[in-house]
Amino acid sequence: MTIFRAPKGTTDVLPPDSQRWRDAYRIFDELAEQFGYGLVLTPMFEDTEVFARGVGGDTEVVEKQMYTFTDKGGRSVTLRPEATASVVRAAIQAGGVQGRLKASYWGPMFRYERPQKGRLRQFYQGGVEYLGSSTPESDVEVIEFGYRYLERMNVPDVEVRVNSIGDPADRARYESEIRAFLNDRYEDLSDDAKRRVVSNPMRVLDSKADAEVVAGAPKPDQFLGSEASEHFAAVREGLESLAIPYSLDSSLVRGLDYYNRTVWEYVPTRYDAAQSSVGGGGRYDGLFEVLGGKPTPAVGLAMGVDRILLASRGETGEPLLDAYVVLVDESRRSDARRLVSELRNASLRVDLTDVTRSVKAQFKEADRRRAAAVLVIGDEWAAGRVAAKDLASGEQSEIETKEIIAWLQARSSRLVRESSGSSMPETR
RNA sequence: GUGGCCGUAGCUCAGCUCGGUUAGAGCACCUGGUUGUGGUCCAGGAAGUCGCGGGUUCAAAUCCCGUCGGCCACCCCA
Repeated sequence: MTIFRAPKGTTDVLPPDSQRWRDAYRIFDELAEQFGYGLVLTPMFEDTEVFARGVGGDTEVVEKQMYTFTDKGGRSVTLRPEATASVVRAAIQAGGVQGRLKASYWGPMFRYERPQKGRLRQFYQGGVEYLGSSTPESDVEVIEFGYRYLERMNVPDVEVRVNSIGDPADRARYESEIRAFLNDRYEDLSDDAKRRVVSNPMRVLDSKADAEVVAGAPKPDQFLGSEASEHFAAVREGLESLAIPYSLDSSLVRGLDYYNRTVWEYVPTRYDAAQSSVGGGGRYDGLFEVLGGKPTPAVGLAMGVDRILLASRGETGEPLLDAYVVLVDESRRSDARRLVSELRNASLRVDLTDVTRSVKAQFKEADRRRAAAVLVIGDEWAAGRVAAKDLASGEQSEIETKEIIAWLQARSSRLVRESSGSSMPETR
């Protein structure tokens, strides 16, 4: 009997590793609420056209990375390679955006690629979309969101790279310039780049294979119209006022066709994988129309959870249980069971063994499960007491059963969560 | 789609070059080291179709061919 494996490019996450994923989601969700983003749920697959049109026909993603298949009704559907197109489709379906809609999402995305470090066929993104706003203020907020998330996720030395690729008219002027530039050096270009000279010349900028040729090429930020230019200046000013460090990267264009004006990426400089970007975003004022909606300005980002976890400092070693209950004598099992039930109902994380084991083995288990404390149910139970031991300090005392909850709460790391990274900028 | 490296216990790997007695180690796991106490230490134990298929040979984890899988890089992106 052969053992089944997770499909190529997918991976299982099991305890205790999965604890980091739980934390990653909790922190993301909490931050989204703090920033005022509501949750949006969309299908994990869509009509293929949603992505073909939404993401852009000449992108790598659409050309060869889509998980597309025909369902039993003969429809062509595609597992989502990213979520922005879905969120916009959903907003249009719901009647369009009145005023503002701030949405956040979290979940698996799918791209058919050769897997490597930080690149899987099923990977996870958490993202936010600020729909209905054209202000630089909204760009700044979304950029800040990603930056704060990485801070809270303990990803060290993050560089925020920003650029502006202008509005469609700016881009048209720019494209004719760079097309001419590339045509002059046509023979030096890679095959991919040659093809893009016609279809999407700006994308040649982020081709590593053509880096040398491209180094001297004109850059999109030299062609910004006055509106895009002012917008970009305001975005940069906003980042500075929030003390968010960033660098200008004039060859940053990003691989999805729907972007205009501001684009950015988060790159941890001490991360040792080829797939260096852990998140990115941009403004996409034209996307609603492409998908058949009313013109609606918007800006959003996506954070790559898998890569953030690779880049973040590992385990904190925090307790995973508030208490482990040790049962000295099987005869008191039903008492132990009731105690555990009561503690769990008080929102404490508590567990105990389901089989008869030595006290020593149970203590070992408590340690392995990273319990903060052990409660021993033995002879003292008859007198209404338990032995309570703090596993970190090794201190042990007998306490009254009615004091247990208060005793544990005083030690719970979870209930007293410290507010991380209070880097309030100076007020002027 | 292209290239490189690697598949031996649950995990990380040694052994393979110069084929030869019961295939090893560390970690993890289980049980003990007397009375109800972990994280350290000591002793013992359980655990492997040597990825799979074929070939060469008296004999293959070891040599040859094929195949499947994994990892990393290119490409691209989260």
